[in-house]
Amino acid sequence: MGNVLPSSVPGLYPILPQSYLAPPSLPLIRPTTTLLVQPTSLSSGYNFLSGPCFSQFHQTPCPVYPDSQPKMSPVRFSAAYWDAKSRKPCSCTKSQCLKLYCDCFANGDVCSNCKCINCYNNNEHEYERYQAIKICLDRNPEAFRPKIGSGKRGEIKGRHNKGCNCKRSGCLKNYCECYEAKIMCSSMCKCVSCRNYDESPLRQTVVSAGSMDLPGLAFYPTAKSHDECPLACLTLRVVETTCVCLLAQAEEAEKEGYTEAQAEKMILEEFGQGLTQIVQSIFKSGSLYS
DNA sequence: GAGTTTGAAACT
DNA sequence: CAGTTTCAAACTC
Repeated sequence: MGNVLPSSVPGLYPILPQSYLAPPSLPLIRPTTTLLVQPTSLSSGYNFLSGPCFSQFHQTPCPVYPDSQPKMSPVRFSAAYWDAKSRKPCSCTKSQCLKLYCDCFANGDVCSNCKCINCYNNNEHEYERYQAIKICLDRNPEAFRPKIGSGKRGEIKGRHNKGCNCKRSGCLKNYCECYEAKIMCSSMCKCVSCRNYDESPLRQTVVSAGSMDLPGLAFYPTAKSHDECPLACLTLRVVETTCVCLLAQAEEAEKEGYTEAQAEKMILEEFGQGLTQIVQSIFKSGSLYS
């Protein structure tokens, strides 16, 4: 039998949701680790919202990636983001790198080549590290999951799963986890004076200045890049992604046990929202009547 | 590089 | 669960 996570209850071992087996959130799993695995429960945050629930005005319900955008998917983007993060050396001094303040620990990595002081996040302090991991998981079972949705069940691709709480940065500095991940704030966020949304003039300035490159930014397309024909933005990719959103609504309706009529309503509302976004982008581009 | 600001995490 | 404190990263000078 391999390593088993420590438990405060004799004879019982911590059970991790299946999602912990998926990278990059691998704080615990070693090649010889034995785990009791339970299926991820539906209640653990299946957060596709129905159309009307997207209350924040700057929220666009589902990302659509026009063909002119970089091909990097939100999934790949998310992974790249966390990979990059995990490679960054930490500088912790007080946390022993055993709290989520430490990026290495939070990413499930042991520290290496870091500038930290009194570090316990290494193989020499395996027991302390396991204890710390257990404490974190007791407090929040999702603590080691990626913060940016990878599109797995319960997550929306390219969206911060918890949302940010920024108050002073306008969500346009790297203090903001959404901005740092190069995604827009969403209805999950509780930020104040947010400017990290699609139509924010300030954000567009920041983006065009090149201080924020693109991967996660592509939401519903602006037709400016398709001047020849206003409907040219209805690419296969746009259609496909819209279908994914509609399917998500159907799934949500099924999960909630809604009637067929209610499900139809949800799907139609979602479709209406998507259509509105597309039409708005065409009108905003001015290409329809110019 | 020191000091300040910021917001997430931890604590009460 | 809200308010406060701690912490480390981002930022400014």
